[in-house]
Amino acid sequence: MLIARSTDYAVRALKYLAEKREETSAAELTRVLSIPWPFMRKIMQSLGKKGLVSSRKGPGGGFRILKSPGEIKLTELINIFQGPVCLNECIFKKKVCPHKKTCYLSKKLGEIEEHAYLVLSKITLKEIISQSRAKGV
Amino acid sequence: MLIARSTDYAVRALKYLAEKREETSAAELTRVLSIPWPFMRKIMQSLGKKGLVSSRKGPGGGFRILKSPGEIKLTELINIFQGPVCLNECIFKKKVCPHKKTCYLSKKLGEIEEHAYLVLSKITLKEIISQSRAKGV
DNA sequence: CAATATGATACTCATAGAGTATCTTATTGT
DNA sequence: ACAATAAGATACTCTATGAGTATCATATTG
Repeated sequence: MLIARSTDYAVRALKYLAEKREETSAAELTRVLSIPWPFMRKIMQSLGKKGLVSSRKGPGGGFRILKSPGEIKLTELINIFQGPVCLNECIFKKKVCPHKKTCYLSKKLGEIEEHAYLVLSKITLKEIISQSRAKGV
Repeated sequence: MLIARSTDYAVRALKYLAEKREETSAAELTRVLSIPWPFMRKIMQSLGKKGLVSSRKGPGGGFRILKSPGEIKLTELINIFQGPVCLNECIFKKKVCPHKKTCYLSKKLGEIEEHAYLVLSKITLKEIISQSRAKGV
């Protein structure tokens, strides 16, 4: 799976934060985006740790986006929630195939992975927002 | 994961069968390729059901490849052992996202999937064999 | 100081990939 | 005929991971 649920939820949350531009609680995000509350909290905490959002405790507190949408690449979010984009290396995790370097299949999978990375890294939150506006979603 | 272990094992087994061109038992495949015996058997049975190999019971029996290596696409094997090549649709399996059709992300993931399929479907057992010969693997 | 909101952390639950076990059926050499 | 060999069929276990939950601690504010 290229995009996990957590990454997808993070995108939606950040999109909402970017459009609202006000401090927003996890509770509100949960309500608006129909994402389970404890899961949403977990995701927001991760985004906080990575410096994508600021957070403030207490009544009226919540999260605020820290980077401009154009700076937030999809691959950054994938890295946070899923680790490196990987369609290839994972197969024989610990004990990597000894022929890896010379293997034709591995080379081809590497090509696919590279292409995927290229496409994904060109996608920023900005694109996602403007495209969804254009479609009225 | 683009290529599962079972698919990978199937490739190795078919490669061996294609090069040997004689009836070969699962036991021999297991020995030569260092793949667990019951797992190898399961894989060979699947290949048999799909008509990629013939099988014969009894002493001296075993498997023989039925198609020419050039006819065996990697995507065919992926379909047998993993189902359709899919990097996109699986995310919200049952309850597919209602915006799927118009979603920008989904479109981009579709592009990546298409590219992956294109590359994988161009790879046949023939290529895998000749490339591995060239590298002396 | 009570209510609200996040921080940290540990937990459960479901699924799928990887691999195993076992019984049945067919073939063949002696 | 029959023991040995090899595949067919099928159901099972084991483990890791993604998805989601629960709970306690801590900070803020009216």
